[in-house]
Amino acid sequence: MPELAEVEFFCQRWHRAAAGQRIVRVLTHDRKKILRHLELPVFRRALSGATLLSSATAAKQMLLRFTGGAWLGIHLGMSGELSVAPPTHTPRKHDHLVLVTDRHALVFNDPRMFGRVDFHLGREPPHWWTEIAPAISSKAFTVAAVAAFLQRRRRAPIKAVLLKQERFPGVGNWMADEILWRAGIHPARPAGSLQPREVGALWRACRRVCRDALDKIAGRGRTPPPDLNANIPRTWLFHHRWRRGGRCPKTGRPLAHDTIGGRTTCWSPARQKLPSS
DNA sequence: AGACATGTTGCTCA
DNA sequence: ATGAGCAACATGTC
Repeated sequence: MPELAEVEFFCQRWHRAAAGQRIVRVLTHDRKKILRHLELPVFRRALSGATLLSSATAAKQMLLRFTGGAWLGIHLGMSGELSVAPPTHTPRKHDHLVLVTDRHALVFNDPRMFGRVDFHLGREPPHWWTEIAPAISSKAFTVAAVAAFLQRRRRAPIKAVLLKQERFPGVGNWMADEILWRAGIHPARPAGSLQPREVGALWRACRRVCRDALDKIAGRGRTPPPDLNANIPRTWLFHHRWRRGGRCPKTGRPLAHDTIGGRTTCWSPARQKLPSS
């Protein structure tokens, strides 16, 4: 599930519950995969008794800062979720990490185990965090930067290029399709074939989809929706993309599906055309 | 039963 | 050296 806005949603969920609280217990489960980057004894010692100071997201990553210079990184992978349970919570099958405070248990659950937990000790945040590309909502995300990136990746389908975290941090499969759909660009178009006005449309669609997704899904600090996607409007491609026989909410025409850039892709042929066809 | 899944990485090949 | 494409990862669901 988790792309940009869903990651923000989960991050806020943990933070709202436990900011300023002390971790009294650290429960870990799987150690082979999700916790593979951790020195478990060091990790436990640093987090036990530490207080959660701040939480942030960038791209699909999360970074939580604790007292004592302890930094906890979380990537939700394909199926990861963060939830809040009573402090008596007994870890279920795929609860890989549970942080217990006096009032809550912070639970990281991930059945497919593509997620990851990172840990860093020090005054400064870890390198992998500071090296994340500037957010799509930032001033550094310019049309010129997008144009240059598309030129470098000119032979790849634009769909595949949108999934590159080094330029489109936080964009995942459904957001990439949503962006292309808004911009009216066929996902199989070679990135280098986009005309300047199309690059502009793509840039605007990136900003708009990210901003609106954060607003609808994460609530931007307001009371968050109980159900992740409950507030995504029916006018988005999102709600129609998976259903067989789904129709474009803009044109009412049938949607198309294919594998592009190695990923299942959905588009509206009525408004996203290939020049040759 | 088999296909498929909202992500990333590491490999091969050009 | 750089970029494109694909298998692999582990498990659950339709």
